[in-house]
Amino acid sequence: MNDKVEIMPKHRILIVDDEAAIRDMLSIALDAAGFNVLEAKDAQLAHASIIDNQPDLVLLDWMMPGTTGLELLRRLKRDELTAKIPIIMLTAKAEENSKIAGLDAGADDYIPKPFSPRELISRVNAVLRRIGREALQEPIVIGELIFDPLGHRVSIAGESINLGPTEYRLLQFFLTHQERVYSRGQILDYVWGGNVYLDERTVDVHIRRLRKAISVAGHENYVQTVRGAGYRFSAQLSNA
Amino acid sequence: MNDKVEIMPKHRILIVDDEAAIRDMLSIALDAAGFNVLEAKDAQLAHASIIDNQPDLVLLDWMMPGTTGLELLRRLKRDELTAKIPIIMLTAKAEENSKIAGLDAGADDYIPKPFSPRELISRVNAVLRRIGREALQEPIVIGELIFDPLGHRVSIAGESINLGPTEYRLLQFFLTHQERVYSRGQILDYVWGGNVYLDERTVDVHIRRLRKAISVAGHENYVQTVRGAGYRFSAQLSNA
DNA sequence: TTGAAGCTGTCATATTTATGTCATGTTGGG
DNA sequence: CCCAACATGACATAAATATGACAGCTTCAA
Repeated sequence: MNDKVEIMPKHRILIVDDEAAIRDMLSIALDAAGFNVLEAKDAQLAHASIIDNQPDLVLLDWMMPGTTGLELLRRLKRDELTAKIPIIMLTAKAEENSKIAGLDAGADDYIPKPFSPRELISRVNAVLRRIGREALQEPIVIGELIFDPLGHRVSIAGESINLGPTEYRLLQFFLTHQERVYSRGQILDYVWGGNVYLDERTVDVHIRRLRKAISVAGHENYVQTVRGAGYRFSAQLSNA
Repeated sequence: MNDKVEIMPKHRILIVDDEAAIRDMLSIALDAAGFNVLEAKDAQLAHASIIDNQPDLVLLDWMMPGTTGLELLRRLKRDELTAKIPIIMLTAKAEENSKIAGLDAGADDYIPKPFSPRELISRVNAVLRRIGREALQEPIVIGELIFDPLGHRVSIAGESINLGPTEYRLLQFFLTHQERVYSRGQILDYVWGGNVYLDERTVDVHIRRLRKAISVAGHENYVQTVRGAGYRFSAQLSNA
């Protein structure tokens, strides 16, 4: 799809799966898509490879003998050195539970098997793009709203805005996931991260704080309530 | 209580292979599994059949005289009308090259011969499930009406429409079940969910609310009353 | 170590919006 | 023309969300 022959060094992707057949299939697809592929057949080797090779992304099978994917994921996220490496979990069943646990533990995406190579590639690219943007720390600009991750600063029409840490992360989440509804549960997962057990109404309160903070002349409708569903950030201030 | 005998239309599957024996074998297996089977013996006929019959999935032989499977695959993926039809490639040898090229060109799966009918069926089902999942996420477009499930947003001619939760679900139901009459009882079952006991007239009221909401210039006749039977959603504004 | 300042999550309460029912007006077919 | 089926507007109630206050925690610096 994107054949800019970019001199950009190829991204390194580590595949962790105990089944050789699956590793092969993924490997071929990713190789064809221009990635540099590494493989590991269990969590031990995977961990070693991650330390040694610093891959740009890890595809991690959920179910593996011995240390499971989830355990490895947790271990990686605990260690500061590896915490930022994006992880995509592969799971055999579309179990809601594993999905939730995976996101909780900090996976960046989650692909239920079976999936098409095309889907895989597109998700990998999506995650890399997002990470890339975050790594570049490019400011996000929406009309007069400027979100500058580098300076950890937000401003509207030149006016600097004061946000608490949670509201900052909430805004960041919304800015990177616009035009789409998220339930309170999802927002808790994404913004508060892992294993928190909070009242969902807490989200309402932080939404309000965020709204209050960014409500400057004509900018009040970015964060929209979708009754019965959750919240949505939209750059189109279309709603009357 | 629930008489959804749901006449779920069978999936149409097109088999493209130059060898009659293989077509027969596939055809029998798929038919037994409850699919509607179409056949074509070369790329020409296959292309025509795809345009005419809009199959839900194509099983495409890699090696064929004349236009090869790969060429046909590429052609299908280039044309927007056919790009979304899932393709499963059948190849005689597990050649790495063909595998790569096939995946590259956008095949959804790849089955090396020989394979068992059971494996075939299971892969076909897997692909159809996945496509179904993905389709749920895609916006539904009917003329100027856009229904975006991810954004949980409905618009007509660019104007955002405000719907209550029930009207939203009602519209979603209609959009995924067009051109067919549903009784009030059925609508209650599908939209409100099984175990509610409500006055059937309630449906009338929500129909009215939905109609009101989406009644913008020239779009008033999507939801049609069928006296004595129920309601029907039709994209053809057939209003006599 | 202590105190001030700022954050957080929870609650109780206010406000807004959605829902189902009813009474009444319309319509269409026999 | 009449009746049954449907449309419509109003309304009480229920449900969801917004808001303001507050007490426990952290952080930071003196």
